[in-house]
Amino acid sequence: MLKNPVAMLQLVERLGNLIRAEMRRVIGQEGLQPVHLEAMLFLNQANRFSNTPQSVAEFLGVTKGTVSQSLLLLDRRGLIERYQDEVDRRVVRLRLSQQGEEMLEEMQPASMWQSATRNISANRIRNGVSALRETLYMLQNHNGARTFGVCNTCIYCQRKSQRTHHCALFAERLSGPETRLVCREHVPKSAS
Amino acid sequence: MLKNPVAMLQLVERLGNLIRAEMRRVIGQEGLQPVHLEAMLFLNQANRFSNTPQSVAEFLGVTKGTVSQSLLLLDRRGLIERYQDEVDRRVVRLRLSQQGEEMLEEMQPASMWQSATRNISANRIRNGVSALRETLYMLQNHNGARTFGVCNTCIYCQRKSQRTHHCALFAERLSGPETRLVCREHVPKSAS
DNA sequence: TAAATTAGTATCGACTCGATACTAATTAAA
DNA sequence: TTTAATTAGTATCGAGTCGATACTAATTTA
Repeated sequence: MLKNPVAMLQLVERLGNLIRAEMRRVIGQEGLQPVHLEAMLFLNQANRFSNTPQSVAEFLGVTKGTVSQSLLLLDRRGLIERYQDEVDRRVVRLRLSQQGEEMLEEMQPASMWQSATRNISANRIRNGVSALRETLYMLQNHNGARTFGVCNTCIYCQRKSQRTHHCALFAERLSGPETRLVCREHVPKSAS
Repeated sequence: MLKNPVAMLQLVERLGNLIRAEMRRVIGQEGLQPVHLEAMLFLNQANRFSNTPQSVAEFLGVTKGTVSQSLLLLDRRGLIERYQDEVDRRVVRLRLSQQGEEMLEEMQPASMWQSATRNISANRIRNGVSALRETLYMLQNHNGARTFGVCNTCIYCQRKSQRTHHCALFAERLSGPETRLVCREHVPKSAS
């Protein structure tokens, strides 16, 4: 059965293009591009080890020079804030501004998707999600890209107690909410 | 269970972005952009009712002005050929050139994907494909976009004999190979 | 202390993209 | 049948992406 994987590729490609076109339509009214929304969505999910221009570039798969320009634009528009790292004064830290968070809230890119998947059985969606997730990991692994997963799927994450977790890579304590954020150093347990 | 659909959206989005980045990497060496490859892939699949700039624009979700420029570039590069329609002399017909077909052949965007999905059970992939396909139809239906499917899933397609099919919309005979091409007037049977 | 590396910015040229304005061919209306 | 409206496509403009290259400044390594 060699045909189905290709069918899946084409479907993902087509859906991705439609999502992108829809993004452009929605966010174009604010004078932004799809990549700006992608960057903001990433910053909304990134943990404190991953909120830098470099991380954004790796996540989006563009060069640091390109991402630098996009981030400068977002800064000019007042959608993100940038501050210097305390320890290493080369690195710039990024966070969404109040205004940026509000814009993201308004967008709700998921709502249209929710209604589109309403009539699909939960079981098929679950299967689809697991197939896609596995494909994603394999694909990222294959071309040496980072996985950008959350802590509870990461080999470095150690549970200390009911509430506190510990990252063995950064050797730092993690709060509960923090473990649900995305990290550039993430290594999936299955691929260990 | 409201979380899984959102997870699926994010996975499709991420996979779409990775595919796009990979496309850029591969095709960038030819001095082309992702959208050029998308257009060529479409023309490679489009039937004789759908091989026009207008169709390409609708498929890609961009304006006709934008697509016109991209097609002019592909023409300059000798990757596509354009000829006038016999009946309506406003419309331009498009086809891949020999060189364009060869380039598409070399690319093989599917190979990497094949290896990434190798270890996933056929059943889960089948489930994933069906969930994605249904989502795609719903999504296209929802915002009035065309579905761009093949004949054997279209309400206008009538089987005449073992070999010949008939399109009730264009009132024309269709050969077997033609029924496996993509059409801009496609209306899925399920949504009739 | 000097050299190499790293994080980020600046600039350039080719291209996308929507918006607008245009041409030419076709179709609808008077 | 002449005129008006519609349709398919192109041309041009400005803002922005994007990779490549060259740069600055901070940090590490030798």
